Amino acid sequence: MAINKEEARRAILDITSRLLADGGLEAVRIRDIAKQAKVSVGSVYNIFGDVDDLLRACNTHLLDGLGAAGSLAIAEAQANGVTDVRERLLLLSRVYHDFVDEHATAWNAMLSFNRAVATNETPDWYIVRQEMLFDIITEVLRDTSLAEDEAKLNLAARALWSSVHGIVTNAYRGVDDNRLSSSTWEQIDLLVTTFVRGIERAAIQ
Amino acid sequence: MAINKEEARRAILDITSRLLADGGLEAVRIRDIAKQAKVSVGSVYNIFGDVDDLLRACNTHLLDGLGAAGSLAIAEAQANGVTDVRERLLLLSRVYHDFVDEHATAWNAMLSFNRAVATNETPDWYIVRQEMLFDIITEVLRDTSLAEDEAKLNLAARALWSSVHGIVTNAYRGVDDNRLSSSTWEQIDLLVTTFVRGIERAAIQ
DNA sequence: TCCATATTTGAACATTGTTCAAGAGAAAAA
DNA sequence: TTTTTCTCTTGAACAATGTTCAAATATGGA
Repeated sequence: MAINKEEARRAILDITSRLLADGGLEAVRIRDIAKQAKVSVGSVYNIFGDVDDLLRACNTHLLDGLGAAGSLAIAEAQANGVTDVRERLLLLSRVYHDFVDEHATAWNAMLSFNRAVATNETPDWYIVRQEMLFDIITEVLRDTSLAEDEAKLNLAARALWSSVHGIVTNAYRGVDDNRLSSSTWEQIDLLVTTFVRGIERAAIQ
Repeated sequence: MAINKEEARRAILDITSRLLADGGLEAVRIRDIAKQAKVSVGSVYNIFGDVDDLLRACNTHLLDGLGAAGSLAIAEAQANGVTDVRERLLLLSRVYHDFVDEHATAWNAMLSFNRAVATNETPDWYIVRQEMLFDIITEVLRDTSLAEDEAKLNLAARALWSSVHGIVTNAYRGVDDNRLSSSTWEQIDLLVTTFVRGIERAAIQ
């Protein structure tokens, strides 16, 4: 038994996150979690009302990690005097790509969970954090001709970021282990580069 | 009991597809399927070895519907003398968008299933049909400067199509019912238009 | 120390996918 | 026609899971 509720909560979260990272959604079993956390099944239900709540907490933590990595990267780039739009977008895409690659199984589980739980509604915690990522992109795109039209700026940020997401999402081809396929980054590079060119061309016209 | 095995198979498939369309993955319960098909649980297992096999069959059928819609649209466009690359890409994207919108719940279930079943491997039946979609895009892009480099052509087709997929996938915001949000198409339009511009600009340089 | 309140426990329940021995039915053989 | 053999069907039984809740335990104050 853990010393107090907060410790138990932390232990359960850590164990569940590790289970998710190792075996995905199917590896998350309340009895196993309770046993490993040296806590009874009932206590897990006392601390988290639900296995879904528990997964939500883990996924929130995972997404926060991605957000932090993105913010850090963009701050560093600014400190280093990087101003090129394409370069910054590629940097953010790289952060995303590498993060998903590193946390492939847990990431997969999160997406699966989001689709499975509420078929008709994307969860709030996910939307909030996705908006943060959109905001980072929006700020970068503000240094282009798109800045003139706020609505279009937002639209472009969403389109671009969802596109990177789509490429990464489609890239699971576990030829050997479950990492991203090698052409994934090439696709992202091509997309971002072409997209930026397209924006510039639109500005010229 | 159905007259013969083939009829039973068809009945089970139809019922399962309807359950998927109405309630998603969670609505698929062997006992319910068996009861509705007037067949025993064991027979379902005799015809399909597994509930996963059953879902695979339904998803294959669903994807084939998308493929057929895409092929039909592009053939019609050709018959009508449409040659503009952007126009054809938008047409295909529209087909994709509308198809997902119409089959939102089943589509969601398919993606969820793909992620849940084999964490580290995208199923073959899905890859095969996705390749067909990639091929359609590839043929359209062949009428651009990309045709000079086959590898880059394929890369671009994949990048573009995965991007459209990403935008659509990110677009579930069941504000009212579970249809795509209104900005989804605007995003797709922006992406495709900008992408085509980017290609043209690359050709000019 | 004793009581009241909060927390923890884990056996019991409900719901699923899956199996398989027994039975039913059809086709072939006698 | 009767018997035999083979295939297919049935659904009760099993295992694994999420969830509940009455009882036990721990905690903190008077």
